[in-house]
Amino acid sequence: MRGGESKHSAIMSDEEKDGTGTAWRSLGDFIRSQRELANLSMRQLAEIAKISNPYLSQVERGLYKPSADVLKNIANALHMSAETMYAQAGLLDDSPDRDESHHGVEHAVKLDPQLSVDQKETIIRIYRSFIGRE
Amino acid sequence: MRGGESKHSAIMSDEEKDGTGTAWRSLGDFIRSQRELANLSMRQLAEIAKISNPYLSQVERGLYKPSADVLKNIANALHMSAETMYAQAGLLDDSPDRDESHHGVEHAVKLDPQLSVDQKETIIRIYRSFIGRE
DNA sequence: AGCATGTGCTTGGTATACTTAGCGCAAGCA
DNA sequence: TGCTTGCGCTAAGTATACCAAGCACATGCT
Repeated sequence: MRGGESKHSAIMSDEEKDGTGTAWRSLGDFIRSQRELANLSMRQLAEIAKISNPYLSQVERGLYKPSADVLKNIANALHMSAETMYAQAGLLDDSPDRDESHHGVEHAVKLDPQLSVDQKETIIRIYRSFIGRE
Repeated sequence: MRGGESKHSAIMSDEEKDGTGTAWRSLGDFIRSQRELANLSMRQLAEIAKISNPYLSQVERGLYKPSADVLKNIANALHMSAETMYAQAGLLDDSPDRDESHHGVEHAVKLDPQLSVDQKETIIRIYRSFIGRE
């Protein structure tokens, strides 16, 4: 890990460029955060996902909406299920009986056997502060 | 229902044209069968799925591999879940990594629409530090 | 200083997803 | 016998997903 972020390069005229749509931007952010969480550089992830690094750059910045199999490859490279990816891309929630979209973070936390009670409370407290429901 | 199939038009040089790949052909067949099962003409389905009828034609014949949201729209129009569609397209079955812990808290956090990306990152980081996995 | 390597990003091109117009045929009605 | 309507498909164009080359900066080594 030598190089850095430089300076976001060029003009920061993004912000609300919209480009192709709105939901795709958040997908890009999601991918980027997951990539950084996994300590991968763009080129590394791009290589694993079998796409070019410039393209990954554009995707993360929300300029393009990747096709399904690219999405699948990225999801794979990040060790997550393709479904999670599609869900984030807003590609899954639809008309059919898709009721249980609300697993809920709190519920999942409470059920996790790896967490102590105190840890659960901590996480839930942070979670609530984030979503404003204090 | 007035018109018919005519004569498959032109030359029947298809069979194994391959075009864009092999798995996509079966997807096309699948869509066509479902469409006929629902007694819909191409134009009808195309209208509902918000795509053009010639394009639907190409897709059913396996000439093109439709993008994810087109797939979603078609699935919708045929009253089936998008997942079923993706599965048929071979877009779902890859390596779910079989890591049980992903289905719990992290999964729920990732899917929560009320959280910003940074917030998700924060929570997941805390979560991981709690359970000792990196 | 100067080179080597690593970072994210821009530029310009190619491939392919997707659309608007239009063809040839089959069935129903005058 | 035409004319109309609906069918699937072809042909030609536009939009966009995607790639190969390369830039500007940053770090580390000598």
